[in-house]
Amino acid sequence: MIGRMTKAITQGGRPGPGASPMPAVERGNQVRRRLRSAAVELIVERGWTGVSTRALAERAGVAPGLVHYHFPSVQGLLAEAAADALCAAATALRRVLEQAGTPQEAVEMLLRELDHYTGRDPVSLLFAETYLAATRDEALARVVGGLLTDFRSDLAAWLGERGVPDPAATAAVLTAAIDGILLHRAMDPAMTADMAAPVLRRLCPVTRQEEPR
Amino acid sequence: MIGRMTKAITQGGRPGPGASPMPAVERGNQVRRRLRSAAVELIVERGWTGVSTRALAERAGVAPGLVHYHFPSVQGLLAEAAADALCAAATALRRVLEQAGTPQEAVEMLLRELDHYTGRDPVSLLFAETYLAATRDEALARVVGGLLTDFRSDLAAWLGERGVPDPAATAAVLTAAIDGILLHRAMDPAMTADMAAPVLRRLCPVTRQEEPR
Amino acid sequence: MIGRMTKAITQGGRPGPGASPMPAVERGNQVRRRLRSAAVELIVERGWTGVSTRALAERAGVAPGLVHYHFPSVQGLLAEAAADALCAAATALRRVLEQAGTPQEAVEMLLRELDHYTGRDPVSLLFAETYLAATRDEALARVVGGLLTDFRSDLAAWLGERGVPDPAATAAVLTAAIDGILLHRAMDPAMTADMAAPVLRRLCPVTRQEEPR
Amino acid sequence: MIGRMTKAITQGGRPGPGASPMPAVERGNQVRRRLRSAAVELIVERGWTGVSTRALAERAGVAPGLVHYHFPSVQGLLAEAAADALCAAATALRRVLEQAGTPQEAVEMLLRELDHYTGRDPVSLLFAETYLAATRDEALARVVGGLLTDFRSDLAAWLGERGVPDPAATAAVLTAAIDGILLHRAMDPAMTADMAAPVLRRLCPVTRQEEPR
DNA sequence: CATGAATGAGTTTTCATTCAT
DNA sequence: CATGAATGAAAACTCATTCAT
Repeated sequence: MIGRMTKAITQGGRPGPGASPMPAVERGNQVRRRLRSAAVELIVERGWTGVSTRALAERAGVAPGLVHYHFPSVQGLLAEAAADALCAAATALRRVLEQAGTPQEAVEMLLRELDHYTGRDPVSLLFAETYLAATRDEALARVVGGLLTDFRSDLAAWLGERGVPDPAATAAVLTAAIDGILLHRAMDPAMTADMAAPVLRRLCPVTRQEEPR
Repeated sequence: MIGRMTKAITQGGRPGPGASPMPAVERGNQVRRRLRSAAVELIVERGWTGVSTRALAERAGVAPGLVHYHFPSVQGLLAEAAADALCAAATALRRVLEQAGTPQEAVEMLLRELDHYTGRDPVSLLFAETYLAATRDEALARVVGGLLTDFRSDLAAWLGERGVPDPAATAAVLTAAIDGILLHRAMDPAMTADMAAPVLRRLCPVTRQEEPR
Repeated sequence: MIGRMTKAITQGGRPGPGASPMPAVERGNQVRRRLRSAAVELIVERGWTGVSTRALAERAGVAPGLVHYHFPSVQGLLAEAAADALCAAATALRRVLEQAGTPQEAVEMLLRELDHYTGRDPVSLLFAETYLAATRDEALARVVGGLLTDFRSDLAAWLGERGVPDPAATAAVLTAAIDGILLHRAMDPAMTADMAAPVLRRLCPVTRQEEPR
Repeated sequence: MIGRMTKAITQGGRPGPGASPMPAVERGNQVRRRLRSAAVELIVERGWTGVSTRALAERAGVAPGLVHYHFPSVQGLLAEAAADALCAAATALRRVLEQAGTPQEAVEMLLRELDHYTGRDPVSLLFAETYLAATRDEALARVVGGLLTDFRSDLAAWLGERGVPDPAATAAVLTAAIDGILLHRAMDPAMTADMAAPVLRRLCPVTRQEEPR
């Protein structure tokens, strides 16, 4: 998803009449897309504050001037790209939830899903970097906070329907724990889903089985 | 602990014979100490990669040239300062553990201890920043990984002695969950110790009460 | 006179047959007019050398490419716009002159007219900016110099007819004094027409009353 | 006074022991001085908003990084340099005043003094540029406004002592007129002191001759 | 006539680091 | 041990202008 695309969109020579290789507006869209991808990659590689205009342009295979042509600032590009990626990750997790039967199974599947990302994977580091950046950027904090709250309330509803007590707090702690595990995994490869799942399941005791919707 | 010290150690004129306000070697130590304090503050405020030589010198109330006189590089200073601060935080948590009776109480006290740091507190952010920096700095990763492993194995032993099942994994998940909660709290003030404690206690079910040491 | 017009001339979709909201040539004229207005505004706000293509396009509510489509360069647009505006201002002052009876009254009315522009008004600053730009642009210098000379000789004739001695020098100094007062007013609000008029009237002693034309 | 100095202060080779060509702190002072001189020159040549860091460094014969090492910003350097130069000019005018006997003579001498500056001379353009820049810089406006007010009140006192009626307003208008004449002279070389003096003298009628101090 | 993507050199500013004193 | 001036590269960002559509 975050994979690196091939460089140099700009066609060197004249397009040639009748060829019409790409409408101008579409080229612009592609440039923006590639810059967002580059941003996500570089945030993970160098840290939020370590991403530079030049690195972005080079990684995206694009002229340096285009970064500020298409985005208001490097900060703005990073924020937009990170928000998009986080949103996509949240969507993926929601889909996992839909497929799970019991809360126990959900915890297992969520962890399993995140296990796809090996050790220092992009997604978990991107989460952490974005949280920290949000600490220093009010607008970003609102966006990320919104994503987080939305996911937590969805998760809380799902847990509540399945008889987990105190579903709101449980959802909050479960979400935080998952992010914490992702963070620690960067430091310690032993922190696997297999190790964490049994413990984490304890967070979801089932008091009485409600009717599944 | 991370509080800002008063500025300007340098006494204006020559010390004057007989006055001897501070031995030269002691001044050097103080400069190093203040630079480490400044480093911790600035990592939290600006992010690891956002800390500059000048900012360090200014915050420490010290001439800019001194940063590279006392430390090999800015990176080196940050790593040393962060390791020190993390070590101190781990020690504080260990002390909390000593005062707790039951695992349930320990979870409560750990959260309570961390609650002292409001929202965007230095310690939790410093943890996260350092974890992320360790991703990009092999030497730092070893140091921080060691701290983490040590604390986790101490916590695991403590939990095991008190009848918590699967103590190693429980300690790992509990530690990660606490870091995750600290991280999320920066985004969502509703994430309080009062809210998290009841849920987090579920991680420490007691099967049989062993003899306390 | 310099007031901002409403944005976005461009009609979104195709004009549609039979609708014909504006002939193409008329749209071009309007774009040029709006760019000139924007130029005058921005010269005053940012200073002559501080006006950029993008700012012009944005202020005029026009696509950036149009600036260089309709004008040879930014410099050219600024010069043309400033010359137009100065010409209009000179015409306004001439009209004031026509309505005045005596030189004393004329001084009073000229100042009064300029008093409409509060403090940092567009016109006086535009004058000064254009004078200074003319210092660095030979062609502009000729245009502005011509305007100035013309107005001064008209004023000289008018004063001469009314018995003011040394009318050429008087006109020159009077014009310069008025510009100087406008300039100083930006720095000092106390510099009002009420304060200046009595003193400035001394420049126009009347030796003998000629027959008014 | 504003004359260009020779380039390259930095001594290429090693200073050689015992030579001690210039203490470090003195070199810093000289760099600052040369940057201020360069600033005044370039404001006049290119206009306030047209002065660039590179041009300043090049004109001063100094490495580009030094501009922002010694001054907070280009704006800051320009403001400081302009304020200094204006202050010096005001001092020069005050000295002229001291040597004049009557108001008539003072007007003549002031104009004569300013005549030293040929046509597009640095001082008159610097005045105008600085006034306009003050329009866009609150801090600069306060500084320049203060200089102006001080000079005007000194002049008012001087005129009052010599029996000129309404001395405050007269001083204000006289100062403004002089600045206006300087401004116009850039456009029209015919605007000489010889031409302006007789007219400008009318601003200073003497009602009764007070005792000269 | 109009658009807006693109360019590459330009801008101001900050950087880590060195070094003479 | 300490200072602070100096450097040259690199940071973010803006520029006037061109051009394919």
